[in-house]
Amino acid sequence: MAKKTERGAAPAYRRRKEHRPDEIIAAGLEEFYEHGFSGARLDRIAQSAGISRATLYLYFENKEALFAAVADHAIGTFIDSQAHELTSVEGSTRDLIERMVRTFYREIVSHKSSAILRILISEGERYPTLVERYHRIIMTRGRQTLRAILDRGIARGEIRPGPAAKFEEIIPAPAMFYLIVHMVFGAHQQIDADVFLEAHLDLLFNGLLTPEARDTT
Amino acid sequence: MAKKTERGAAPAYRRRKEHRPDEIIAAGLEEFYEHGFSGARLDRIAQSAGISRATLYLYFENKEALFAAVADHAIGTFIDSQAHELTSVEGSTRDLIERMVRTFYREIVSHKSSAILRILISEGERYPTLVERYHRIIMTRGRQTLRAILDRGIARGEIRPGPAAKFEEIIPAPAMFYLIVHMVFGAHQQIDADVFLEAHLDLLFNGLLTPEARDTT
Amino acid sequence: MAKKTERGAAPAYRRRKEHRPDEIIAAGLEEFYEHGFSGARLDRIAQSAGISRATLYLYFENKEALFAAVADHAIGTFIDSQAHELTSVEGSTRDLIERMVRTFYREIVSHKSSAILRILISEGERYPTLVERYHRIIMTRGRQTLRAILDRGIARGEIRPGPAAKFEEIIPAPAMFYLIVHMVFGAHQQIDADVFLEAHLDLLFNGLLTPEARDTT
Amino acid sequence: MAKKTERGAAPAYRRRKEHRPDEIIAAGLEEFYEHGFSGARLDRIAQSAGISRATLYLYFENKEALFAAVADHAIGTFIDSQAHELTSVEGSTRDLIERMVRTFYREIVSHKSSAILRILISEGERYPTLVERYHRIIMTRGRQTLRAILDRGIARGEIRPGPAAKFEEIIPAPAMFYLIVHMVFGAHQQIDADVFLEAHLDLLFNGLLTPEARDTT
DNA sequence: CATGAATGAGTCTTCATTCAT
DNA sequence: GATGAATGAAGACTCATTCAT
Repeated sequence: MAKKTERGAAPAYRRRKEHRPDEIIAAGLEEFYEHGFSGARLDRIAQSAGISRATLYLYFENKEALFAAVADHAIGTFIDSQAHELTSVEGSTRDLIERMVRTFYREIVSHKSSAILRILISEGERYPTLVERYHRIIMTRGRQTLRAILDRGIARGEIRPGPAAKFEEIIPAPAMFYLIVHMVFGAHQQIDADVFLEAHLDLLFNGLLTPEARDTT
Repeated sequence: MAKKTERGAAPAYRRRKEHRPDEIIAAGLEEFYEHGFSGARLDRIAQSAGISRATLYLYFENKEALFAAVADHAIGTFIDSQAHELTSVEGSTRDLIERMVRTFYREIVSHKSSAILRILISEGERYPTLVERYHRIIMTRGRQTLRAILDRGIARGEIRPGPAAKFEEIIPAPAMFYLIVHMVFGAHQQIDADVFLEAHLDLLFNGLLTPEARDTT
Repeated sequence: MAKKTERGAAPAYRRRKEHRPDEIIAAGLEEFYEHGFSGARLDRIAQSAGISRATLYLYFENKEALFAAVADHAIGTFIDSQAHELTSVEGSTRDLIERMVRTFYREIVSHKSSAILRILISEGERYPTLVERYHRIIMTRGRQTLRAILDRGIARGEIRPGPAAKFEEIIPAPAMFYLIVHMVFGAHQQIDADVFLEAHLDLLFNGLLTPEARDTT
Repeated sequence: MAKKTERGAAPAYRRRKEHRPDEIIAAGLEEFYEHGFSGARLDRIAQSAGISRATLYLYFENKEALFAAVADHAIGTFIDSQAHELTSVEGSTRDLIERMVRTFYREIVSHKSSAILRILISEGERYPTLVERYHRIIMTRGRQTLRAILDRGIARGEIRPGPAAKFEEIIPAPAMFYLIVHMVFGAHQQIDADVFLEAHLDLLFNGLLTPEARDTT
């Protein structure tokens, strides 16, 4: 509740056009994340950023522009963080998948991506542009890498062709559950990230059923 | 002047009075779903329900009370729809799992559960009570059934013990991906529900890797 | 300064959708007249009209719409007040001119037309639509009557053809001086309306009429 | 720290400093003319003058002071431009009148005097001082000259005594019509200045002068 | 001298909520 | 019961004005 940055007797008159936008965006992310677009108060954002309400308007044209900047920044951060993981598709398929999934969880746990997701879920309907950009950038790019891994795995005989392998998103899919539960019920139920991750990998690698049980129709 | 009620005459056309709250709640669900709490306009809800704004206050104390009623109703509906699926734990484990998962998708595709989820995600932070109730009722109950199925499967030798089987939520987890993508990117990317469901089941039943590939570390 | 209508312990809750708009428009005319568009405060208008600021929005979409309504009303009033003067073009030219000019002064002295004029002068540049409507309605209509009188006068030998008679607006033109001086310097220099009117008529009679027509009372 | 003034060094490129106020005033006249006092933006004025908003405050204490300066300047300019026309009252009355009226139109057409007038009309109520000064300076001075011409004309038998000759302002009065119409409806109705001027003179000559005086060119 | 940066004091506008009928 | 009318409270946004450099 008292999240106001509290810089402790701030030196009244700071001038630093350089860092302001970042500070505002950080404060904005927090606020939009917690209250959604309509619920967000420029008042609080300004206060968190340690500036006056009017000063916001020196950096962003209006609430919507600020929101767009926040969303952009969050997405950008996400992309950057993923970028260097996707470089080489080498080694065993098992390793590749494991590395990707682990990266995923590392990102998910970070505040940022939950924030993006929550914002997209809450305000998406109102900001088709935002949704579209996010979709184009994230979804498409991630999928291509996954597809490549799967195809290569099938070609190398490491992956069993079948319905699952047709859907590249199936690889990260279970993680979404963790993300949502963490986001919504975080206060009530702490899912152990490591345990969940192991379960996820185990599912991916081995499947659930024993060979015998599979054929028991 | 104020004799409009016509209490002595023929009441004939009075018949929807008891249904009013339902209509309001339905309209409210739609509105809260689309705009979140702060973004929702009592105006629009009233209009959708075919009544005047002031009339809302005859049924609900204020916006928050209406929201609570909407959320309650949605959760209640969800619970009811699941209740009769969980009765008997009989037959092969494979069948049990398949039935549960299919039920899940059927529910997910229905508007209602997306609505709850979106509301929980958007407004959860502000309504801990809501979150807590939902968590207690849904999560807990659902998990117990899943756990039972898994334990029974392991006992019957149909399920391979391991990290995945330790986490009962792993069963429905991938569906969350579908739900979120559908909700957020529905307009931009139509995931084929059937294909995704097959992939989900395939993953659960067989796993991704071939036996040979699994051991190739 | 304390022009607030002061209705003396108003009966708090009056409901009368009928008269409200008129009261608001009256208050608006006063306010826009005195302060121009940007200078006008909805606050004051509401107070003058004896309602709350929010209530304004029940009747007018926004400040601009209110302004448009005020302007429309003022113009409408002006038109109506002139309409019944222009009916018959009969009698001696001298009489016709005298009647028109006297009507003019009567109108000019009324608050309304100064108000329109001031608003047009102050805000015209910003509201081309308003200017255009006013121009089309007022200027055009008045001119036609004047032209008719002059043409008829020339045909009847009562008006000396010449540069002056070619410009119908020359008839009311001097009155504009009175209007402006009255409006701007009213507080410092009280022009005697009657004396000015006599001078105006004297100038017109001698300047326009033929010697014979002058004495035809 | 505050030694920037560099009083000893080479001032070389300092040369417009004294002109700054003039540029600001010019920009201000334009802005106040177009938008009125409340509508005027210091922002735009500064930009027009090619300086920063803060710099305005080096020359003028605040918006009102700037406005006063603008008004003063405009009035001053007007006075100067008239001054040298009023020197000698010699020649035929007809000539005198014609010269005065022509001067009037020449001034009127110039942007400046419209500007003053618009400002007086729009903001006069709020700046009684301004109005008073303008009134004292302009109205009074102009009237004296006109009075002198009329009295001399009557004495010389060139002007017909009568109601019109009692009111010296009747001479320039019609021009006010032109000015206002030009200012307000300029975009919609182009009054031909020359034609209007001829009509004005024709009316004055025939309305004021005795038959004999009329033809004395 | 000049100005970029910052802000307090408004101003319009919206909206949940309350009454009188 | 139902509602048209009204409004207080609050929020986004603007702008004249002030500093520190």
